[in-house]
Amino acid sequence: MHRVTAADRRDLPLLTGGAPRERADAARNRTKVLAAADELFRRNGVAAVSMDDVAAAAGVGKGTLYRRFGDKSGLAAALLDERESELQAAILSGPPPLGPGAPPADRLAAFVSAYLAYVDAHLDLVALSQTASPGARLRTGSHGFWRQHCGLLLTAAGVPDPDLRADTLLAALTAEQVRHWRRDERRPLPALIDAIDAIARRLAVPPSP
Amino acid sequence: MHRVTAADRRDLPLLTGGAPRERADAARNRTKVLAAADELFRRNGVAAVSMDDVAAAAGVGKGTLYRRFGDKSGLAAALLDERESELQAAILSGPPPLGPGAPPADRLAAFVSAYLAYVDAHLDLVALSQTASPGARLRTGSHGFWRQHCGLLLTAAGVPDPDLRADTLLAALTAEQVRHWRRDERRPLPALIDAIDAIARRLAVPPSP
DNA sequence: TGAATATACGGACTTTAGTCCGTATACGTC
DNA sequence: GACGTATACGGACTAAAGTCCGTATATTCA
Repeated sequence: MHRVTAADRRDLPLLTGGAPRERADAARNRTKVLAAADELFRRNGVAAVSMDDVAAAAGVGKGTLYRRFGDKSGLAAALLDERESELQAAILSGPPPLGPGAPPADRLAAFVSAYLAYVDAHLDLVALSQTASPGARLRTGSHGFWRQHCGLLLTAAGVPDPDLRADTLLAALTAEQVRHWRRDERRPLPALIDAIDAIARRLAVPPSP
Repeated sequence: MHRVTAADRRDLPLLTGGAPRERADAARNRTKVLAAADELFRRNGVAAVSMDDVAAAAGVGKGTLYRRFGDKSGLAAALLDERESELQAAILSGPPPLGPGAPPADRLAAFVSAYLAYVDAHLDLVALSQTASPGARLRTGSHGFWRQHCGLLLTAAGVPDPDLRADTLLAALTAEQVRHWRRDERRPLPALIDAIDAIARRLAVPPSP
């Protein structure tokens, strides 16, 4: 397991420091792979596409696929990168209550609602990114972001064990759990959002003195 | 995915109704497989043992292994069966607060603490039973039991969306999450128990009118 | 006890993830 | 533009999960 997120290895002159820049053929292949994977996933469904399929469709060797994306979950993460970034931007600098400015409990509720909607919108891809290898979810770069965000809000809210509460909330929002709620139990998304909103608010209530 | 729990197929005259009883050679093989798997898992660690290893050690064909246990997670579930049953018995008819008699919030807190200790005590095996195939955890027979128990307690506590709160609590206590807390973050079990106890109590608080 | 039949056995086979390494190519340098 | 080196390529290879089906055996019933 190599875990190379899309943000690594890319040519980011201002950020990569002394790291050697990505070779032109490598960049071209990364693009080809992402396009092919996106197309295949859309057409056949995530579950029905193997890594060989992706490699073949991209006109690239399997080794290239794995060198660039580490494993299957890394490929999924790379495809999700853009959508993820939008949510992250909204959190960091968008309007409240998702962005800065609202009280912690409101921001937390806004986050879990938005995150649930995000997971739901990309269920299979998120599932792939979280479950391709055991523990994949907790090692994702973006997971660190969501976790820190929740942790800081819960800290600001003054509750005990803010990090564990953050983990609890995110654990409830794994693709596996959301898929079960949505597909097996056929719960409508708005109902789920309301419920998870309420749960988040409960967990943000400081203990009475 | 066949999902045959250890409790199925076994010869339980009073419960199996019209189902045909298990053949003698089948029962013998089940025993041999469980013993071999237990031994191998103990000696080499769960991760290092393949299904071929188990089949070979049990002196049994691979087909037999899969017919009896469905898949790898089913084998793990069968090995956990006994320990699980103890906890289930304590819940159904043991002394309070785990057993009947205590207020719902206390029972819920007692349950999550006990369940966390159970998961921790058998981390790798529980992980295997939950993650061998995607969605395995939610399809486990015992998961239904834990879920119903939490759901009933939360209903009794008068909170909204008791089932979703039950799912949230159990999602926080997946082997994957517990392993992360215990092994990656090196959190001591008692601290985790205290924290999850508090979280459960928070989720059992009915909304103020 | 001796068919008849349902059930179980076992291992070859398929599929897929992920690794390895000899070969090829892009890039910096003269 | 040629050269040397670091980087990347690709596909054969390995390992492990899970399937399939022809064969064998337990059980039942006469």
